[in-house]
Amino acid sequence: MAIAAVRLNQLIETKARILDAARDAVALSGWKDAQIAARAGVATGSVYRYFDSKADLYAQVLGLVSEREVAVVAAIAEAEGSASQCLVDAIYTFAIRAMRGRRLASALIAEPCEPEIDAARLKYRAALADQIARLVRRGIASGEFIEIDANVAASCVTGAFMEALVGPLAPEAAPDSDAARAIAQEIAGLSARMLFRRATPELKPVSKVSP
Amino acid sequence: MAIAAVRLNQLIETKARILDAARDAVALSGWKDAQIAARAGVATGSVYRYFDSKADLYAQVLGLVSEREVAVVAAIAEAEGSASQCLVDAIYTFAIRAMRGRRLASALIAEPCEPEIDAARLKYRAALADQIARLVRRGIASGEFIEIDANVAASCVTGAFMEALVGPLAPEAAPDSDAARAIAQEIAGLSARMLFRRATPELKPVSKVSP
Amino acid sequence: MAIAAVRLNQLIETKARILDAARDAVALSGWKDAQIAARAGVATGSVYRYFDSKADLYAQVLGLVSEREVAVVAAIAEAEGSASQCLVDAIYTFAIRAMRGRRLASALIAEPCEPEIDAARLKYRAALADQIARLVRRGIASGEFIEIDANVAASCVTGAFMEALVGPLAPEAAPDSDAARAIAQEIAGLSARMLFRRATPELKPVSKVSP
Amino acid sequence: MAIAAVRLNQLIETKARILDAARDAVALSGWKDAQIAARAGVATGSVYRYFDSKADLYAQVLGLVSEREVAVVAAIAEAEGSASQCLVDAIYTFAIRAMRGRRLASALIAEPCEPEIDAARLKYRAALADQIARLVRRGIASGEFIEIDANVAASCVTGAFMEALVGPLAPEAAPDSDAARAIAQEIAGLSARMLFRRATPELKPVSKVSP
DNA sequence: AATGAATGAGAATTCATTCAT
DNA sequence: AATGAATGAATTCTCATTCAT
Repeated sequence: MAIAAVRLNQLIETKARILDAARDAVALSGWKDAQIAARAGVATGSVYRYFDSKADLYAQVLGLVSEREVAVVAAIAEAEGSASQCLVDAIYTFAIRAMRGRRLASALIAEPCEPEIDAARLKYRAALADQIARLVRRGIASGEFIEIDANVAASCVTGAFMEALVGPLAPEAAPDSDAARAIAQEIAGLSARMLFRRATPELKPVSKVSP
Repeated sequence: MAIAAVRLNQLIETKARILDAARDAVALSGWKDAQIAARAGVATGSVYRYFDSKADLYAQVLGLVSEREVAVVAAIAEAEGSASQCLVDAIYTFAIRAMRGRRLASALIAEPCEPEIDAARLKYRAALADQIARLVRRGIASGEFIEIDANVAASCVTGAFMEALVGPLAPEAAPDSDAARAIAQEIAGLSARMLFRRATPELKPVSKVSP
Repeated sequence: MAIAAVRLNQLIETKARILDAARDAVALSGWKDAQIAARAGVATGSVYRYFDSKADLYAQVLGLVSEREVAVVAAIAEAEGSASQCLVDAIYTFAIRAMRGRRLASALIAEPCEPEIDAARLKYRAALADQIARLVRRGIASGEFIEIDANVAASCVTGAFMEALVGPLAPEAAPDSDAARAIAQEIAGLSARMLFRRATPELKPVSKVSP
Repeated sequence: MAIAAVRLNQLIETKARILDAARDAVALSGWKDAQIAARAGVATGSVYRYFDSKADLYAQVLGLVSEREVAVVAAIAEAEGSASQCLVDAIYTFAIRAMRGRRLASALIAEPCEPEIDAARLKYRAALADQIARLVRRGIASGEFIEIDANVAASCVTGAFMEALVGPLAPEAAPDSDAARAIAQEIAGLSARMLFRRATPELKPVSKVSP
């Protein structure tokens, strides 16, 4: 049993190492494959034991990373409190996290290439927008938000904070710095604002989910 | 002189044909080069007489196309009237135009690949955001908009309508159809809304610049 | 001793299983290795305990299968009766057997690839041809066959029926059907005929060896 | 025009060089690609200007070489004279030619690998057998040959001389030597013999087509 | 002895760029 | 200036073999 456990760990470790290396490579230079096997310290063939193709590997990287992001947003979106507050919290948290790995975030969000990766990305953005859309509906139901198509609204809100984060005008700020927090707060407040029914005193993020 | 002129025209024409072909190729399938020389009806080598590299060609394509879009937005942004109305008009017009060539718009806005192209795109988005930023400043000065960092605001607004246009949730609608106009209007209203100081009756686009 | 015997049996069994799996794989798709280890239900590494290389394994497969075929032909060739009759019987029996596993027969007879396999095949065909050659010599001695180089004759006879069996014009017929028997008979008659000294009434196969 | 002609020659020459190199490679070591580009003295990419894939190249090599062989056989098969004499002549000439390049002949005739090559080979053997089949029908009609299914007969005859030429017992003899001619004559006589209705004095090849 | 994960050389193919004509 | 054949580095993927457990 001990032996089996060791072996299993190796397996898991190799796959994890490849995934980690791929994620790092993407974080460094996007989807332009950068000798992932070498970076992971495994033979070229080993990649193909765990992944059908480069595209498959990348799609799994994207899926893995996005899953976490969506989960964090979902946790916040399902919290109690006003839809407005939840929306601000969700965007703020996403922004803080994204600013930690801009290149990765940008690859996840914007950079294309293989259709297979694109498909995975589509899912991710759709899942993210879906969380936002749920909040939008909640806010409309509670009378906090204007009456608007929830999907269009979710697209606009998602686009607003993503562009602000990875777009060409995205402000540079050291991750987890006060400056970064201030920017995230501003982005969150602004993005949410387009839905508010009435002029609202600026909301500060208050979520207790650790970003 | 006559002969020289003819030759010059030929030169210009060849370059223009390559640029046109490249633009069409991008509009069709993004930055994944699609036999531009063949499409332009010139020899592969001829491309390199006019452009240093594929990336250079693409960058020029991006510059050329963006120039037009920025000019259109600028014209509207400089029009008289309230900043709010101008903003709505500018976004609406941009949206209408973008919906005519989604693939091209998406390539211009989102798809990266070569860093050289990215640099050109950066300029474009910055120029676009700059037009928006000027409007934002005008609106802040006039008291129509909330006090906010103009660049962050511009990013958020730009991101909001771009994502709504080319993102995964972007609604499908035939270009220049009533449905397309309705969507563009909704997007414009929502995107602008995040800046309005007070609850504003929905603004309809009224610009006389033909989109 | 009991334990040792069990172990020995296991060894033998594992090797046999690999050989069987390899033969089946060859019968299915020729010498293009088709995951023999998996098919045999052993680990990839185990193959290399019993065989030096893939080529070695294949060579042994070829040897094993051929041995049987040669033995059958030899049994008939050594039977009593006229050389003519024995020749017809031998060819007929070989043809009937080959039609049961055309892919395997074709791989054994024709498909090469590795020189090591080729060497094994050479032996097989030589052994087969040798049986025929012995018959040829018998027929020459008895005055039934024309005077001819026995090796050339054997090659021609062997080639004639093999090509007719696995060549591009080889007729399709369900194994062990009447049609198959008719074809085998025609092939046997014709192939043998080239050696007969005088016009001979068509010989029917009469061997009692079960094909 | 002169320039165009030079260019055209180059084109033709490059393709021809690749085909030649491929044929030589096949003649040397069969269908196991052996750096054909290097052997032809062209860049790897150049091969793909003229051929869709390695398999395509090989198929064209096979087609090209076989075409000649079939044409030679066809020319003889259509000559005047008795079917028996024509058959002997055709086989003799084929044999003489094949003995000049055994490895190539063997690759053309027997070695498989890619299905695409196999398909081309099938055509070749079918075309060859077809020429023989026509002769067989002629001989049956004239009463020279026994009444037999022409396709089976053609298969047997073709197989007989091919096996004798490239099979494991194929006699070694220097191309174009007296020994080679003697063997070719023996093979031709024997192969044809299986069809002759009555004991026939041995036919010598007499065709005037230069082999 | 058995396992199967890991290895890595090698094969096929692509495509931006060069250069002789 | 134009041509397009030629280039060759780079990329993706395969598979026979090895080796630590």
